[in-house]
Amino acid sequence: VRRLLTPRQQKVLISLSTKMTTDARHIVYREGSPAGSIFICSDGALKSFRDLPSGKRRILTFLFPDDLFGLAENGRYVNTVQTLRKTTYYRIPIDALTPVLRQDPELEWHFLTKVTHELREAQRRALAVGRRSAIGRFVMFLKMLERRITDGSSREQLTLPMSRSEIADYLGLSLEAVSRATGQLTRERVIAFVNPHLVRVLDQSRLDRIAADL
Amino acid sequence: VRRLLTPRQQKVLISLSTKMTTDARHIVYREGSPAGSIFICSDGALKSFRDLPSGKRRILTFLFPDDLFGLAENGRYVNTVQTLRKTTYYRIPIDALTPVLRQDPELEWHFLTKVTHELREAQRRALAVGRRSAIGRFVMFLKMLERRITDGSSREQLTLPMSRSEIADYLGLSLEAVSRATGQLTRERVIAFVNPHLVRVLDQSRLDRIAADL
DNA sequence: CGTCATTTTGAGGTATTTCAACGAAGGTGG
DNA sequence: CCACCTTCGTTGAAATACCTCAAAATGACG
Repeated sequence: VRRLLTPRQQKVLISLSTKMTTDARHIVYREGSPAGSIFICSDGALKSFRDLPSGKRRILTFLFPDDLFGLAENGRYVNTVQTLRKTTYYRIPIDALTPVLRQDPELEWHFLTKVTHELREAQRRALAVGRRSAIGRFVMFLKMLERRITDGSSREQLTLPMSRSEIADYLGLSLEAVSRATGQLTRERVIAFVNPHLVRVLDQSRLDRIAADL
Repeated sequence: VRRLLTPRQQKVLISLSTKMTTDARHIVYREGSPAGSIFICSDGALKSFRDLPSGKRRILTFLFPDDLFGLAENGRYVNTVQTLRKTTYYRIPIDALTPVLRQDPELEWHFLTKVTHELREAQRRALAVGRRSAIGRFVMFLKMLERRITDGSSREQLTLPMSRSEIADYLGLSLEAVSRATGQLTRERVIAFVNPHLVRVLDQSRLDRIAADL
């Protein structure tokens, strides 16, 4: 978000917000609690999830730097957000933000753009999760990370800040299925794990092909 | 969208827009074509879809009255939109809309709210599609319709403007699986089909239970 | 270096997909 | 008005892929 803002807008936003840094596993807010603020991730990674009556947990989205989160529905947060590792984010009280937006259509436009991107990403995910094959789903997950992570590292190497089980909850698979998918992709030399949280893409074109043929 | 706008805002929006009415199966715009306008559904129903390299078609969302569609990505539409039946919608050129939004933060806020709702709906869908059971997916689909269709009819009877095969493409199932799911729900007296496009909910609580235990 | 959590691997059960054929509905033309 | 055709919907049977349960291996951390 901040990238395209004018210095003045940045200043206003920052003046409204509280910068917060927390360790991993910190819960930013819980599903159903009154929504008083919205948030922007500055550094780190978080997950947004919901626990279902059946006991299963579904992860709706992973959040990375520049992502906006905490948009309410009827004044309450619709899911729980928790940090995956040490994370810095800005907390902006809605009461303070709303009047500013009312005054600054440009700034509001940035928020609109941001939410539109989130919408696209959610649609992409629905597409990915609709696939039968576990490998196909996992590859789309990698593609999603490629798009969102811009940590300088050359896109050939990706950091996965989340566990296999969290990936499974995101993709609607069992964690065993995720493990078998990564195993097969590794055996076929498409990817290679430096360690469980660092993957190297060996055959980008093959990956693209698997992702494409939905 | 229009519901909450002031008369003046409605007037402005209408003055910018072209009201269009078309028969079923009319393509409003195609994936990848330059995006010059956004649209608001006024009456009827449409589908937004993408054809995948594999030949399969995935429906991203169904559109009903008051729904906004045609938000571009990099100046191009990201999917194809087609009417399911006789439909009326408003076409608003972006070039004309943008300056108005720049002047009217309130109006822009409505768009922001609208897109946020779309985002929620997309997330809900991703959740639904993540389910293993075909019956579970179909029930969530019915719930989605209940939320969106407000055609006075008492929520006990729902009109499905789309075909089984379109429902399948939306849920990520084969159309046979959809057919078997509806068949089973019918046999168990949870729903009843007056005709293939009109369903009556017989056991609302049972339906809720199936939908809940994701 | 030991303990706990995470990840991987194995075998059987179950649900959906696929392939195929049948039945029903709607539209068209004779 | 009926025959024909195309689309849509239903049903059956075998193949496939994931889920569950269970146990072993690896990695993380104090």
